[in-house]
Amino acid sequence: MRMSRTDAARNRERVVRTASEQFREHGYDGVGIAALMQAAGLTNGAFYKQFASKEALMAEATEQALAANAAAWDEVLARAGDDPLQAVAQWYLSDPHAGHRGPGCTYAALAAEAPRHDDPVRRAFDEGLRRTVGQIEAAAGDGEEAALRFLARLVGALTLARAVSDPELAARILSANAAADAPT
Amino acid sequence: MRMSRTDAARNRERVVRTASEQFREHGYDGVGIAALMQAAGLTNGAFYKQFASKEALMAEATEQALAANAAAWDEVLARAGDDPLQAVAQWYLSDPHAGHRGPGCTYAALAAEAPRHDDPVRRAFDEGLRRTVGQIEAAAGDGEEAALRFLARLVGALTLARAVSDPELAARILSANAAADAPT
DNA sequence: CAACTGGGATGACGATCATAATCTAAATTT
DNA sequence: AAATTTAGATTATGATCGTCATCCCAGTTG
Repeated sequence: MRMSRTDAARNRERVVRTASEQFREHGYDGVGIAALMQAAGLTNGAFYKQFASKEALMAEATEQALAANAAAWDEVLARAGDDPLQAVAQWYLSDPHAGHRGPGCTYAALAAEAPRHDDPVRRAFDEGLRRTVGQIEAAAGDGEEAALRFLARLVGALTLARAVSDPELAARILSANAAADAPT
Repeated sequence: MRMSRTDAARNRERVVRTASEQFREHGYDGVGIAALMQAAGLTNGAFYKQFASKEALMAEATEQALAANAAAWDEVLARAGDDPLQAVAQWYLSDPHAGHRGPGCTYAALAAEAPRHDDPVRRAFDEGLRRTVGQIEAAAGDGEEAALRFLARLVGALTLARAVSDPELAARILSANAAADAPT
């Protein structure tokens, strides 16, 4: 049955938000339209009334995920003391973040799959990355190159820590990288 | 028709090697048994005579991919001059490596998908990572923590550079991280 | 040489995939 | 109030998924 305009818009937004978490948790290929719609409390039939294709949803969901990540960074940075990068690193490389991929970092969860997808998805990463680098630059003031090194190290460390089977090895990866300004 | 023992073993090894490249290029979920067997010059029917499941092949292919990566690192390290980490970083973050995922780094290609899979796959990453860290330690002598930071930065940088749409941004990510011993 | 074995091809299994046509009923517009 | 529009449910499409039963025939073994 038909919904009101505002209800429909709310449903659409809920689908995007659900997708942004499901994709981060199971990968773009790991979640189908039917499962996704069900997780959002709807059925597959409603999908193509709201989105042109799965690829289009992937782009929107990635934007949404990166925006949520940026908000989380802002919150951590706002609470940080005199060493904001240290605060970000310790939060980013914490056990809770390593354990919960769905609400976590989009780079660590989906960036490796991005090159296999269309431009709208990859453009979302462009925009998100520029924003994240800007946040780091504003917090540290070391310039773009230093920000790109910092971010790369965090993303790589979280990805590797999540990949390994041995929890003790994962903990060493995280702790070795939790020092924000360590060399190499 | 039946093959000789040695032919069958060669076929099996070719499947693993093909899979190791196909998985790195298209992701574990992105390539099916039929397409994979065809790429190896066989048909789907031959698959389950050689492997217990796709997941079992994924584990073997990941081991094979990581072993090939380790050999490539050894080769680069052998050719390196007085700054081996610098040589590795420049090779690892080169345009050719960023452009060819299939024969490239397994961490950047598949580590993000590993947490969604069974223990044999993830154990392959344990073993591979310990070996890579050992290679870095032997080349640099800065200890495990420094090696883990170095590797995390390389993997993160390659992943992010591949994800973005803007080639100029990708180039900045690579060059900012190509300096082996830069701070943060 | 005869008996046996097993790797590969063919084809099919049910499940799931992305996509979409059809229908319904309520929201919107006239 | 009547006419129109449309979000969502239902159901169906052809393709592809991982897995496997069956058959065939050439290696291997006796």
